[in-house]
Amino acid sequence: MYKKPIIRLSRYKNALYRFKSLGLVRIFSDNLADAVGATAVQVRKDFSFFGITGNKRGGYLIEDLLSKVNEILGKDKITKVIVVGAGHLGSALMNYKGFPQLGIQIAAGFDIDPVKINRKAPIPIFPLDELRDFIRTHTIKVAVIAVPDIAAQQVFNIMISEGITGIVNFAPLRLKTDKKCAVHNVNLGLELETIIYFANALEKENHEDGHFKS
Amino acid sequence: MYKKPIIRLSRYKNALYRFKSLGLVRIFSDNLADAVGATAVQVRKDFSFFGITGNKRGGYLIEDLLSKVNEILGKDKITKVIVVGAGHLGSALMNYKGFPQLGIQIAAGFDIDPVKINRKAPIPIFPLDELRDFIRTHTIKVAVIAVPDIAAQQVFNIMISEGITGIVNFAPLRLKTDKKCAVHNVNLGLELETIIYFANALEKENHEDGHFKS
DNA sequence: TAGATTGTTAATCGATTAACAATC
DNA sequence: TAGATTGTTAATCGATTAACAATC
Repeated sequence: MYKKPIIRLSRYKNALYRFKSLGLVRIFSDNLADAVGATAVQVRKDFSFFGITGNKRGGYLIEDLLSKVNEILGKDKITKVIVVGAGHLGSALMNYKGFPQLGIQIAAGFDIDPVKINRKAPIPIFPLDELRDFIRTHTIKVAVIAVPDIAAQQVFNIMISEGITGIVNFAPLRLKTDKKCAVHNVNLGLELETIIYFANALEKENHEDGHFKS
Repeated sequence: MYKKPIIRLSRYKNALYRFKSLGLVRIFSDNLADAVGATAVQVRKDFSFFGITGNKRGGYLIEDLLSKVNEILGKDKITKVIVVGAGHLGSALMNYKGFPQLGIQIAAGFDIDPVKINRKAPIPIFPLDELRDFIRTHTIKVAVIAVPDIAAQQVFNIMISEGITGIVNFAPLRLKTDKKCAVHNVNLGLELETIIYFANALEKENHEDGHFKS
């Protein structure tokens, strides 16, 4: 499914913009590797995979590279995204300052709580009842689910039936996806649990080092 | 580094608690696979990897399985975690209701903005100045970075120098880790960018299906 | 030309899946 | 015993890394 190369390609792109803003014109695979935490070979391998070529001895022209990468990533147009659930996490996403630069526009938020509704805000927040209509009238294709787990399945069903093709789900619940829609489940609790495991493992290791010396 | 098996083990654990709360006593690899979106073989393979055995024909006793999994995951004690950055995302994490059940206790939050300080709250929020002391006096080992990217490196340096061994970093910035500390970089912008790519790909596919039939 | 860098092919590594023996 | 399930070994798949040829 080529997920990892695509993620790295996005990283390269963001690094390229930073290099560009520093006034650089050319870049080497080595620089890009450093910037994203990969290896130079992997950078070139990724480019090769997507049919991007550079100049032997001369690296890559940042401007050329950017236009090629942006084309592959489909960055030619702005993508409208909706956020369902206007709690802390939903608000965090709606207020994320980096989205315009990424070609992402948060078109609206939705919530079931009447207190949260605000039709006049820069990013308006509508009642959940209007979700289906909004997706339809604005031909929304990408959505974020940031509601409590009990509400997630219902929201998901509406999205699927309205032809949404990409969902990032933050509810701690595995949403079953058919082939018509890509779902990325992000579980913040699980992220913490995992890092705690590795932290404990390192903790133990460090103590052992102290005793035995290594 | 066995990261993936550990993540799945956490998922199994959470599923097991759900099964247990339904009154079940025994469970089969098949059930667990369904619950976490894996295959039965993979469940057994994972268990085998960690030295967990069941009963041929009889599956696994949920209670036994839980105690073994919890032991491997180091779930015998509560882990204190701090959250640095009390913006939307930091607040989302501090208010996450699921943590106590996961053996995670958010001990405190930290922010540079005086308005956010609240020493008396159930989860107190202290000024960033006090971060170093707090880590030291409370022997904190795991932390979350939820500050803007410009502040992230500085916060990170304090954490490393105070011996933190696990960090989940939400700042869109790659924090270089030495071997003494496990760092998990979560980039919400990148998550959305990635899903947009796959959504566009599916979109194209669906249209082609419409034209050519497949 | 010598040195530096790209880009590809082969090798390795790790993770998943298939096949199947063991046994309750 | 027959059927169901575990647990392991072998095969496959995918991703990363090593080696190196091409060439600017």
